[in-house]
Amino acid sequence: MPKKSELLPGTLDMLILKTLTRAPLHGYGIAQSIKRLSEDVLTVEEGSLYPALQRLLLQGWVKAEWKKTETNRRARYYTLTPEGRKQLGEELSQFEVMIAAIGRVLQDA
Amino acid sequence: MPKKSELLPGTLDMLILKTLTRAPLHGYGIAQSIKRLSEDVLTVEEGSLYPALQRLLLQGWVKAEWKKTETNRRARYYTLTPEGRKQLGEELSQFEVMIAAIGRVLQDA
DNA sequence: CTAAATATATAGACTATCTATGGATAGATC
DNA sequence: GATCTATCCATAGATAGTCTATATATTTAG
Repeated sequence: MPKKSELLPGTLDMLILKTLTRAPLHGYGIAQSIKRLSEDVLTVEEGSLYPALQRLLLQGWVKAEWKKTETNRRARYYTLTPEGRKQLGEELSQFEVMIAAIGRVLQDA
Repeated sequence: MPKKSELLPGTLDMLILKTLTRAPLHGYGIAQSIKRLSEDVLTVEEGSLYPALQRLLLQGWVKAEWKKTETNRRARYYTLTPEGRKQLGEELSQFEVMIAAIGRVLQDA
């Protein structure tokens, strides 16, 4: 049985941005948070996570700064920018529209 | 403003298989059906549709035969196989699990 | 006669995911 | 002191699934 993707493609940026509305967080913590909240259904692989964070940085939707974690480790903390918050809003509403549309196609009647 | 995808990536096969549970249909008709049922939200481009149908054929989830349409045009009609029906069931439940998981991450609380 | 709609298909670009790899440090255990 | 596990970052390369663009052909409408 071929292993399917751990994510629904196209939703990762939205999930990351949403996670950062709660508090600034480092990459590893973002991945953990998504995994935990999704009850282990969504797993963000490192090879997806870090490129995604680079994309978000490049587009100005998040900013980053190096800090120490509570456990005294160096980590790069990401913060949502106002543009990122706006982008999140658009992605959320677009996502809802899509899901509703898919729902209509999947209905039996 | 960069144009977003007309589909939620990863859902096309499921949408096609679902469409074929209603009746055998040709490619063009499948695309039309998805567009209509989704109320114009989901648009299946030709460059996505035909490769997808090739994939489904290759995996034995659909079979195809050339026929005439009602309007006397040649078209390739696709029919869902038993394996395709099974596959659809798996994709549907997997999709629901994913959507529920995303919903949990997107919740505010 | 021409344009739009119906119908199939491929090539090539692009994007986002994955696997695999590499590195580094902290804390716990042996 | 060694080693293991968890924490943390990041990139390269493979793969997959979209998209745009193109090609072909027929039917219907204006």
